[in-house]
Amino acid sequence: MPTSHSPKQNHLLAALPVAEFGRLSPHLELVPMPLAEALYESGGLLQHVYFPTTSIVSLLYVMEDGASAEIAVVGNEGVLGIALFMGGETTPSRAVVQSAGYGYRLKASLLKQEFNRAGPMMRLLLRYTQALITQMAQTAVCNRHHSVEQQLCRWLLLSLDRLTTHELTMTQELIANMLGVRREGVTEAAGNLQRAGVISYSRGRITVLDRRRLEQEACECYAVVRREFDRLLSDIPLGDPFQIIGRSRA
Amino acid sequence: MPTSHSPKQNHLLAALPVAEFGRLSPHLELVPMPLAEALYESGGLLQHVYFPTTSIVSLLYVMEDGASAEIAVVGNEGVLGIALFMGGETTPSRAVVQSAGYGYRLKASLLKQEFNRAGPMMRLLLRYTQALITQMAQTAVCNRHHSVEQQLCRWLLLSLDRLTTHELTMTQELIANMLGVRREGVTEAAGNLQRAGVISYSRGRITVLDRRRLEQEACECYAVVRREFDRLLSDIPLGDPFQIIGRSRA
DNA sequence: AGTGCGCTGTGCGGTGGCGCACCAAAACCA
DNA sequence: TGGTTTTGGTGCGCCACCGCACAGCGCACT
Repeated sequence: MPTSHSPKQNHLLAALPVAEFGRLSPHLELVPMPLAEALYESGGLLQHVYFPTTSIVSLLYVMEDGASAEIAVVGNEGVLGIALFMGGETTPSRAVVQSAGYGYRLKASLLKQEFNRAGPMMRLLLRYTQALITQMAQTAVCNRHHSVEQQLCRWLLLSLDRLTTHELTMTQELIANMLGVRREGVTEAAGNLQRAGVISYSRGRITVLDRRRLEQEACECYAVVRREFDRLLSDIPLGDPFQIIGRSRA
Repeated sequence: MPTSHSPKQNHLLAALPVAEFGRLSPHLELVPMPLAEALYESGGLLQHVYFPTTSIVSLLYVMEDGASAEIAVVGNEGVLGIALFMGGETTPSRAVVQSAGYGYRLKASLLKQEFNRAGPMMRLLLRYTQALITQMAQTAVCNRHHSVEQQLCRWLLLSLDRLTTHELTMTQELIANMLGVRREGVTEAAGNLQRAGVISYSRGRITVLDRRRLEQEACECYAVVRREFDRLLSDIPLGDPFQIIGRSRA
């Protein structure tokens, strides 16, 4: 159990105005999210939404033949269960914990209730959803055009952004499953990065030594996603609906 | 100019209750959508939303080196410009007319106004957005795992679903750009399908002869997307917010 | 009728990633 | 301490797709 834990460690919850946060916080339940736990199954009904704090969760689609591919990744910047407020109740993808940690969960009915007030919470969730859409779109592009090594860099960076350390606990086998490539492909790519002094790893423990270089090695996809998350989710104007055109940007 | 034209040819507009449709219809402007026109540029501000009736539009991302990849396709089942109501105002992707036709457009401010009533229009748009998300996710999966021929089948089916004919006007070069593959790859895949009697084509004119077979040749991705669109957008309950759990499904 | 251009067919070498098989070493455990 | 499991490293043949080059062929236009 971590020494201190607060819902505010999740950026979405932290961005809520006091009124909204006050309404929700009594119902936020801290839950451990162990490695490989499936929060949602493909097509399953969503009972809760999850706001990760120290964990990272992958959305992935598993094909009929068992092969899989990651659609997007969600950490303390976001929330799992967007299908609830989008109105679909369920999605064809699974949600699997990729990096163990904690998160807060909220009953589906309470989230929908808050969403239906059509206030700051709704606007916040929709903005996050748009950022997630960008991530998915860029995943599609990256899958089409970029090498395993570039994709590995992108993936490491996305994970890194959602952690406080420069170290991630993650076997190459698992990474391969996420990227939807062979384990050997990851071994080779990771080997290159290690020889270049960008990362170092051993038995499921990867340390990023040179983030700068990692960003250089990655394809443009990471930057696009990162920029879009920053644009949409930093300095969020949650006041009057849609009074956001022409706001200054840092 | 087509003989008769009605906003109801767009499924979203057709699904609106009378009150909402009445409010919007005076402001719907019929516009031609010629081949290769860009409705939105990457990062550009969105002035209108577009409800295609007889046209098909591709969302695609163009990379720094000029290579491109289709993210999703939008026709008479949907709408272009979701970033407007999601709160982002813009997206990193372009929107390019892939099949010439018509559509209705609506000023951005009016759409946002209607969306902010948090009524049926909002719920409808959000459900559509979820369906679109599924399409993007499945595009990512398909790009990762499936052959050019399978992807071509998926792509033809998605286009076919958005047209009234069994014929599409589309060069192999253009298809290649959408799929993000070589033109020669499309030539070969299309040649196979033609020899098998599934399609026939000549100089930018493709006729689907055997839709059944086309579906068999396609990967599961098409079915997943199709099922999700049907589930989310047919028999849409637009009454009380979120009273949709447990509704009967055909 | 002729000509030019846009669309399609084809061949060829190169290569990145796949599937498989196997090994080495670290970690775990009794 | 010795055996088992987990993780990572490597080699090899294969194949889909790539990039390039060039050749037919039909359509439109003058």
